[in-house]
Amino acid sequence: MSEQNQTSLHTLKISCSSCSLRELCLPVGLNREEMGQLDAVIRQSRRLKRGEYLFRSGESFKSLYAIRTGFFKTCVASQDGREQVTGFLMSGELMGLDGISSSNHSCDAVALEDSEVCELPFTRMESLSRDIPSLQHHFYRLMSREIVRDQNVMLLLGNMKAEERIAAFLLNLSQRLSTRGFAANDFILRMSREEIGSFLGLKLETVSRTLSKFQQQGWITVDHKHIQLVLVDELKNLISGCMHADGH
Amino acid sequence: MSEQNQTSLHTLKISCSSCSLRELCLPVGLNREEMGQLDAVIRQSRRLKRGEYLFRSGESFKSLYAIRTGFFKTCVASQDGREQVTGFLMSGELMGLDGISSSNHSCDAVALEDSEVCELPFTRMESLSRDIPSLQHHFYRLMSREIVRDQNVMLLLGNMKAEERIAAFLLNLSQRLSTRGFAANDFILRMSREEIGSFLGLKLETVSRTLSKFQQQGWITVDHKHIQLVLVDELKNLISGCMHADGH
DNA sequence: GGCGAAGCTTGACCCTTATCAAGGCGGAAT
DNA sequence: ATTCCGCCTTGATAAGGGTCAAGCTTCGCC
Repeated sequence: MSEQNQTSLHTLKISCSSCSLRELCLPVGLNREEMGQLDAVIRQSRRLKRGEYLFRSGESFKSLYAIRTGFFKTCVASQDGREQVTGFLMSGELMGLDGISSSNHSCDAVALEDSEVCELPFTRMESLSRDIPSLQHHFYRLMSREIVRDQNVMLLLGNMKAEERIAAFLLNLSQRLSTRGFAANDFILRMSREEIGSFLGLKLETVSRTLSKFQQQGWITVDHKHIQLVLVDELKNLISGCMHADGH
Repeated sequence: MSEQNQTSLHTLKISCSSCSLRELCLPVGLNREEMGQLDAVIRQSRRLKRGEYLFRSGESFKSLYAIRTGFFKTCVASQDGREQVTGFLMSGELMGLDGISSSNHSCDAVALEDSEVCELPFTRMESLSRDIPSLQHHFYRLMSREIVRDQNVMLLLGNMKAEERIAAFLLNLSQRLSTRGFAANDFILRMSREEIGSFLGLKLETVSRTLSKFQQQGWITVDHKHIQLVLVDELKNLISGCMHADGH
């Protein structure tokens, strides 16, 4: 129950009425009526193919999107075409929060595999959140959580060496996958070396070399996008000391 | 009017009833009654001396803080004592949003000069924002804005070279100071070289060297903490191309 | 099934920035 | 006014990661 609550406060598990009424909506203790209201607001889910854009920087902001299935990256582009990946997102996570501030999206969201999202029209969610205090609180927490996540990325980009970044990246993926019921130590990367590098502030060659090095040391196995974590403690050891004092 | 609105949506100009009733509260179009309600929630302002902590990472989160006067840094510390400055904040800006997600502050906030803040007890702001839709919307926008700001810092840390970072930093400071009615091209740095370096992912020596280089080129003058921007266009030139495509 | 493009690995080299070190300056406290 | 300490500058050196290049594998497309 407390464990359940813990994750429920941090992830947005949504089911669209049209998709699967069985799965619980926004697990923040809504009663039947409130769930009905929420259900009425959530739009039909949308499917995207690998490579497809969910939204682009500059487009007018209308909705948030919760990932039902699949995998996304968000990125900001600079004028000269350089791109910074700002996050990798998986099922249950929310995209588009950056768009609220200016009514325009400030980043791109791209599906890295065939995916399905629920659309949450923001103005309707906003007014609904006035009627449902726990929903409002949930949104504040979600946004705050995003801010904390970003701070931790800054810590990574500002302070950590290449090996530490890669280790932190692998462990973070592992942890989030296991939360979703997938194997923690055996997974397929959905993104390219270049995208990993962009996220971590490294070049793709450095990503490749570092993964090879970890493999040589027996800490992981690398078969293209198939990664296995063998000696997790060694990875954790590498980043102990450079992680946030509160431990994530 | 549109200019007025533009800034009003992005900054939180607060006056505490006890401090100065003249200055406008949260300029989001509140009527007299709403302003009264808000005023009742805002706690007496608190004064801090240079070096004093407003809150520390791990402390339980109760309130947001709006800066009335002064200058702050926020930073996260790693286990081994390394510190990453995550932001520099000046009057009208809001601190503590990171604390909402876990009910604990996830960073430190330190006054870099004698300062004064307004305390906004969060649960009371939260319930007030249910009664005042424009206030709720304002908070969503503020949080979103923080997310966008963080994304831009990631872009800086992930993609830019030392000179570009310093130039972006100086121009950002300049822009924010001029918004507040201070000189855009002649200001005093409130933070040390080390703190600048921490924020920008550089060592203090690199910060010092880069400032010296800019001075040699005649782009700026540096007299310890006193900075003058002489050839702003050269600085802008340096970062054109590596800035966000939307232009900040 | 074969072809081409994209993505990955690895090596060699070099550049940027970190590190180490020494000395100067200024401000705060006495 | 003086001293001490923190902060800053500058130089010399080193290392981490970027850049360039070549070759290989895989996957998607025809």
